[in-house]
Amino acid sequence: MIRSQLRRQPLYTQIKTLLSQRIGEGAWQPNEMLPSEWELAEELGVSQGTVRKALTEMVTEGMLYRQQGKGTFVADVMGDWAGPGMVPAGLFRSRLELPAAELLGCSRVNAPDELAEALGLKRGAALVRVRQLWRLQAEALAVDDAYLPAERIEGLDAKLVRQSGGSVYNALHRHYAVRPVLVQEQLRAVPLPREEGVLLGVAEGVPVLSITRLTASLQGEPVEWRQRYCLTRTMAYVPDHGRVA
Amino acid sequence: MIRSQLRRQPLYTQIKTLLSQRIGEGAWQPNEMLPSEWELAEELGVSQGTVRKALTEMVTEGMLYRQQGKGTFVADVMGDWAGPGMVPAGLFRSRLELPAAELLGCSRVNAPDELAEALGLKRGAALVRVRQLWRLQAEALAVDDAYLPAERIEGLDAKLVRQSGGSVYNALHRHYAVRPVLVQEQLRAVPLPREEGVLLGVAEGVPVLSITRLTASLQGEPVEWRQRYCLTRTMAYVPDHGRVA
DNA sequence: AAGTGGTCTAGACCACCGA
DNA sequence: CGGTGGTCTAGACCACTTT
Repeated sequence: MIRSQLRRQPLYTQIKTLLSQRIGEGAWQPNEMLPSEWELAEELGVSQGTVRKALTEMVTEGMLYRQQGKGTFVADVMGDWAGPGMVPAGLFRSRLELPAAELLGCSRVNAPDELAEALGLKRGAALVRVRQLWRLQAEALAVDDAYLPAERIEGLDAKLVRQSGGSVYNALHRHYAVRPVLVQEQLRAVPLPREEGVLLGVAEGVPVLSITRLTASLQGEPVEWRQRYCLTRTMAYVPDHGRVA
Repeated sequence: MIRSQLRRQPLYTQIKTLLSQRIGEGAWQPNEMLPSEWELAEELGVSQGTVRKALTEMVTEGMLYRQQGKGTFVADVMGDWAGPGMVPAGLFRSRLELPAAELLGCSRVNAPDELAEALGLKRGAALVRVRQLWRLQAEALAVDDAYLPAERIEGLDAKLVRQSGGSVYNALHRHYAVRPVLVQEQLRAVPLPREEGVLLGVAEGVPVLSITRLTASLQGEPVEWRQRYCLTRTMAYVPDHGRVA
């Protein structure tokens, strides 16, 4: 029975919470089919329409997807790129291209104050830094530094990320039962730092897009802070505008 | 009766289309209340639940908003800034600040090829260029050049934009019955051009965020191409990430 | 044919708002 | 109090997919 909470929240909201928890616990893996709407309705003691409303909201939030005639499925975890992709600069109505990641390595660092603050950690807390290089058809496009609280993700290393297809978010999900959620992205134009210039094979100081991202678990606990430097000489970054029809 | 179309499309989709048309024609002004769900249901010969589904989708798309106990209202036209705002660089969980626009002027130009292409016009077609300066607490932040097809918006000038509170989109809505819809935004990091450097009071060549935007009418007809140069020395640009709960 | 999601209806009741 | 949106139910039928 799901009605225990005295209806402080609507039934369909309670159902969303319950299913999110189960998915977070790994009750169903990505691309695995959920029980049918009627089965869920019976199990939870509500009508099919109420289950449907809960599922519909979870679909629009990107947690589930539906296939008519087949069923409702758990969506893949968000990719490390986390945007729609890149597009040739100046051309609208052109197809979005998604870069591919190459894992450069993992290391342990102590959190600078600003970063500890953002992640809700003590000053100088231990972090794992994961460095990735993004390519678009062999051409180097961007470098990422992802910082994660070492305590929360004990044992995360290059081997484990590689096992997860080079994706930090995939590793978080498969090994630490965390489905990452994007909290906020901040974009700036900055001169390319020297170190990143070497990695990208580009002169220091050219204008690059700096993308800073904070990621949390479904429960709202910060799990990652990420810094990306993205070249935009020929390709432009396309943000994910919600309303697209 | 709305059932005329032989149900090729679901009823609620037809209702969305019908209401969008009526709003585009100015049947209800922004912040004006629509008929109640029951009244619409009776008028259209469908059940209240079907009307409700249509309205709910239009609310999530940002066309309408609801107030419990009061009614359903037409949303304001999108603002010229068109993003959530700016945030102090590096600080997450900080309040978003929305810049204010100052109208610099209007002029007529001929469309460069790339721009004519994006707007679906003939090469060299006449355009109206509207130039705006954005300020955040008196500090110059960004300059915009909005380009609109002169033929489509005959008579648009500085006076008319000023009458619309300095907003191009407001002018489009009030004088040309166009509710602008964002098609795509492209972001790049580029060196600040000389002319814009003068307007912003900043040295030529510093890295700035270049934001290129294509805007269309509800019917999908392109109505504006806009180029923004945005300083990001202390403040960062925050894209509108759909899923935010 | 059986099982799934997708649409639509009719009716009930609740929560909130304003007069 | 009446009017509005918000939730929930039960049942029907349709469209699509798989067996």
